[in-house]
Amino acid sequence: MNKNTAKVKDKLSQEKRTKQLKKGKGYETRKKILKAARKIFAKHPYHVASIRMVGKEGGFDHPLISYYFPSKEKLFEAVVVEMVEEFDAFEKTLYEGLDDYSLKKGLPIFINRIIDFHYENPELMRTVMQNTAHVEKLEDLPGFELFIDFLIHFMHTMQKTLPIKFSLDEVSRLVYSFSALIINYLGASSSYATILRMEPDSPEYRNWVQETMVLLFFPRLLSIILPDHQAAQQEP
Amino acid sequence: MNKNTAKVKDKLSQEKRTKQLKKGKGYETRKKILKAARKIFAKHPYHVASIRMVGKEGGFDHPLISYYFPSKEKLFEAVVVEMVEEFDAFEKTLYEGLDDYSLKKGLPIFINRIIDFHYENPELMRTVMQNTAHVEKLEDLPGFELFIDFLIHFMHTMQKTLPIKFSLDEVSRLVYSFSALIINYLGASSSYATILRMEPDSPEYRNWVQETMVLLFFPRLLSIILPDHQAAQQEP
DNA sequence: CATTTTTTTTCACACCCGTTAAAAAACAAA
DNA sequence: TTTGTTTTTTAACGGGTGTGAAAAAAAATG
Repeated sequence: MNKNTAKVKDKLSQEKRTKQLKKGKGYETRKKILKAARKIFAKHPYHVASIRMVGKEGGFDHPLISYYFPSKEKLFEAVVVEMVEEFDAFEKTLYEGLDDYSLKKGLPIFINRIIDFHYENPELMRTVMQNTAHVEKLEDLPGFELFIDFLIHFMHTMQKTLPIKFSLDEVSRLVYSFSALIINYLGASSSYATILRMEPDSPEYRNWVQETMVLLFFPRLLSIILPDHQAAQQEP
Repeated sequence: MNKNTAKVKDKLSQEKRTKQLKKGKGYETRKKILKAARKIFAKHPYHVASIRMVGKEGGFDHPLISYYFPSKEKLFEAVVVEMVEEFDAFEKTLYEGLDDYSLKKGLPIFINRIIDFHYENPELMRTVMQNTAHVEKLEDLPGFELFIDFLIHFMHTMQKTLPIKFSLDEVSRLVYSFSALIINYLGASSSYATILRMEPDSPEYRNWVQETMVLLFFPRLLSIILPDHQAAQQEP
């Protein structure tokens, strides 16, 4: 009975620790844990990443995590939520001023903004890539719906913002493939760059990604935005 | 001394077991192990897949694996080698008769052959996708060079076979992106199909992949194969 | 300063991992 | 059938996993 009440009290205070932010020291170490966790989850698939790795990465003992997060699952979800929120903030500036440019000039700028974001916040796309290959039992990856929501939101915004005239079906295919490809090239850069014999963080590889995305998507976007056969000659 | 000789003798006979095929019963169970292992490695990243899972999948006790494969690492490599060999065999028929078609007709056929192969042998691309997100320490994934070799070989053959007139740099970017995208759509179909609200194995999704790949790569390939601005009007 | 509360560490638990050795079973040869 | 060999199972090892309880340390409150 006594123990039971204590447990309930503990759970409540942990919930407060999780949600009621900025409460002196506890808030700081919560941030510290999240910082270490996001590095680990970006480097390993969910079931490979471990609580102990996170502790080692952040320089604290691993049971400390239990004091702030009730489970590995909840920690992962908190990390993903944080990363997606950062992306959402970035997304508000992603399309700024693009209307002033032609597609030929605007598309490279658009792509470069995404690349820049990634190299400042590499963990989101890496974590997505670490966990995109699940077969059967999708539910056994804790934050999976969060990833799905992120991707759907990203693609939907892109689709909405493109100055499309018609043919909605083609647009969704393009947006979908655009998203998939750039998340691959950025989030799994170490694999893709290896094949190209480049360094994943080199300007050379960044440039390769940018030019390749433009090469691939420019003509199709053009043909969708502009009516029919004018496509080839337009947009100086 | 006695023990030592026995050990050496054992190692030798295991090597024979591994290489000298078709020796009655042993050969059959080796196949049985590989069959179970490829299912497991297609479903989980290397460090999540376990020897015990393989045993459970195949209906035998897990130490039996040690009798045929000296380590998890070697088992994985054997699985990958087997899968790549199957693909190489398929690749010999992949380009057959494509010369007779225009790009507009040939490209969909080409893509469909790859899709058909995947749904008959789903493990290769799934296993690739399970392990493409490594950050740092690429060497800690046992068969990584095998994957790289597979991809380089696949892309190189494609590039060699395309009737390209000029602009080699653009071709390599296209081939590279083509490979990356189709391996993603097929090897991680459960994730991608989920976003599209389709079933990964449905004809609907297969069709979506085929049409999307054509939509994306047809115009660019056309503009590369044919000189310049004729592209838009050509190929009836 | 003394006491209480919050935060962190130490310890322990039950479970899964890859691998090895020994026992058991299945099979082959005599 | 008895012997010898190959194949499979059982048992055990050292180590890693997430999580919970208890002990210790640090901070806050009186």
